[in-house]
Amino acid sequence: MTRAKKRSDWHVSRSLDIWGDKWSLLIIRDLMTAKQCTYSDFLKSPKRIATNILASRLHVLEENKIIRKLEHPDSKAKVLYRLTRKGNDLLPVVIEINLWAEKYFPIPDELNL
Amino acid sequence: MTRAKKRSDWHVSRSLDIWGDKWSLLIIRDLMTAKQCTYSDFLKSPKRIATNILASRLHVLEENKIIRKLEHPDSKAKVLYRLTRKGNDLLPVVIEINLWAEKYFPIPDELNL
DNA sequence: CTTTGCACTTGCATATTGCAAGTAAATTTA
DNA sequence: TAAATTTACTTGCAATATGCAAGTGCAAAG
Repeated sequence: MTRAKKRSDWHVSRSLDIWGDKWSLLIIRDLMTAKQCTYSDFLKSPKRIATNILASRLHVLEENKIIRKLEHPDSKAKVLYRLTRKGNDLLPVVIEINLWAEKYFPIPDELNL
Repeated sequence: MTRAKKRSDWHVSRSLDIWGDKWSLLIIRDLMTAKQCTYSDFLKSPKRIATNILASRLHVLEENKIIRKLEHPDSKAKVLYRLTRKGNDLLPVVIEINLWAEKYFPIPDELNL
């Protein structure tokens, strides 16, 4: 195995350790278009994530500095989540996933998207 | 939610349904540098995957036409796995993951990669 | 000062992953 | 050519992660 392959192996697997689960990338993707979300905004997302899982994923993403919490201007009861620079830099990954999916999964008409 | 966001949502989540688990993308990444692998080659990979999980992931990836099986020229006992066009087209995704990881996870010296 | 909304937590069921051992067919070795 | 080994898996069970429903505590609104 080449040095380059080993490095790539390590990089990919380090990345997946953080956001390579069933939900994290969807959370990140949500934040990319929405700029910022509250906890309950995530729960309203079409792919329904369980609230305990959401909490645990947000926690891991925050620990890894991919997202951060902000005070909500309207209320202390609300929390805003936003991508950090590091999180935003995942945009090219999400874009490439979209391009791939667009090519290989034509959206059925009846979904009306 | 905009139409564009919904489409992207759907695309990302359809993609992750197939290869968004803990192992699939590592398998795919292996095949990208190796061109082709046998079952036991995967098992020798530095990130140790359990053999039953490997079998089940390979099965799902094959069903989804991301990889395919080929006869091994040397022996009927061996099987070669290779990426399809569809699988190969995931290369940009893997590249972007690498670029991101390179930026944010400097490899510790002691790993010697 | 009571009710509602928001961001979680808790307890338990179900699903997914991990480990160790086993199997069957093909090949190699004695 | 019979026995040992290699190869690609499968099987059974333990550990971990996810899913669901209900609950908690603080903030704000009525």
